[in-house]
Amino acid sequence: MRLLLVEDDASIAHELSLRWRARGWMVQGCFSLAQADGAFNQSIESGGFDLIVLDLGLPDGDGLHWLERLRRRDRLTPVIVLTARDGIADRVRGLHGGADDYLVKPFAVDELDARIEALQRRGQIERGNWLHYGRITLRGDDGVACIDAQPMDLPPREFEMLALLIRRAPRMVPKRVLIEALAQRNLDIGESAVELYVSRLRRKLVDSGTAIRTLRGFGYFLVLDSAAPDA
Amino acid sequence: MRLLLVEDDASIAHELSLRWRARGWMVQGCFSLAQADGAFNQSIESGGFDLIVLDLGLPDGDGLHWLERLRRRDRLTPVIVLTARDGIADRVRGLHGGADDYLVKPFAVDELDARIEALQRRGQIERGNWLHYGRITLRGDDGVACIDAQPMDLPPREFEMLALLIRRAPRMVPKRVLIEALAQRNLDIGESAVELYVSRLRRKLVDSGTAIRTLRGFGYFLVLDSAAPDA
DNA sequence: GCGCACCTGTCAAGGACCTGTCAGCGCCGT
DNA sequence: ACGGCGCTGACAGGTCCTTGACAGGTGCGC
Repeated sequence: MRLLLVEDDASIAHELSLRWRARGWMVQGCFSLAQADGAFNQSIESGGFDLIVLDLGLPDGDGLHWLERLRRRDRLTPVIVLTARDGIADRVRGLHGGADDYLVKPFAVDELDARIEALQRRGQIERGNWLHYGRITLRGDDGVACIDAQPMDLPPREFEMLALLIRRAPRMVPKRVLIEALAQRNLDIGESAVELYVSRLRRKLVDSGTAIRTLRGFGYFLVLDSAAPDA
Repeated sequence: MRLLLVEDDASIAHELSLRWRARGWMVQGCFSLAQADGAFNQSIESGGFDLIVLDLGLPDGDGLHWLERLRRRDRLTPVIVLTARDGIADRVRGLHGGADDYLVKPFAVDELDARIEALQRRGQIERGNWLHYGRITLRGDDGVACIDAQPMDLPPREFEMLALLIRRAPRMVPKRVLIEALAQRNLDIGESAVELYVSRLRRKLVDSGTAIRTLRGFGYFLVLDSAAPDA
């Protein structure tokens, strides 16, 4: 993980950097908004940062202004604001200004870590290598799918479709989305191809505790068999 | 926006519900985990909730266990934990357990709102293309119709007709307009088709708090049940 | 290079559900 | 009370989903 830490209190910056580097993260520290600007711009070519931790009280300006400017260019990178301004109005302003989280000093490092992980978890849903749903596991790295520990035979297309359904579970996935996912290489396939793969998946998911339901005219979605009661 | 509020303190639940409903959000309140389970399961077919606000101290169990169980089936829906447990270890446990945010009671409602909006912003939840009338919600994007959070089974034509009535509510929609709307594909249908769909809709709208009234010789219009009988 | 096994997608038959006509009845306004 | 409009059950035809059978393609081992 690549992390940008904008914090002018040297002792806090030092402590956090050490801690996060020990965890294997790449941490870039900045003591001013000017430095942060430079670091951010430089990072763009290499894919940007995964998260920004931002102190608001910096020597060369208001961190909140900087954040609002940042948000005009980059809406994606999660930002945690870390500050001594603890009024409700301050918090609201920070969150409205584009922060994803707002933590007041003095703070517990463990809580900051947990909040960072919560934000990362949300971001990683899309690129995580392993997907779980009920008793099903899809391993993106070696393309193996299992029910409990029992491997099941899923060809690439079926694997891809099931992954799509799981990522958005239990929400509906429109049929068009599924078609486009299948058609990445082969440019024209009919709707019946999707229906066919759903049919094949269903057969393999019998006794898996998971079912694919149809929303006539729109798409499909996953549910657990116990969808009525949950013991 | 559809929001599930799991909170057993009636006064807090009431205050938040009022506030959010005034904003046009659909709020479903639950006082126990059992109720929350039921509401969640029912909501799946209608696309699920956009956000869950979860109190941890509930009469029938630990909210954190419930959250962990939920996360096995749905990792997408954002969850804000709202609790009196203010220890650092509690916060870390909550965030690790699958919460996206953790707010300690007593809290400022403005801050809760700002945090909800921050999560919504990140989730990019689209609620354009939605129609509301009374307790009815129509989602144009997945073609699902609900009374509160209870999905109702509306085939495309009935959905379309109800959408038309809602868009013009509480004004009268001439029968001729309804015919033309239904006839977009099939070029000649009789008046009785409209009457038939009104009939089918009425049956499904019993207990929805909304009724379809007839203006003999002209058309139809929607009213809320509490509305005055005749003018 | 050849054959085999497997993956991929089309076609078509069968079924579930949606759509709209008809007809009989009831209700409303005159 | 009467005529007409609206309401709703039954039914036929259509649309979409499901699934078996099959053909073309790809990659692998021999």
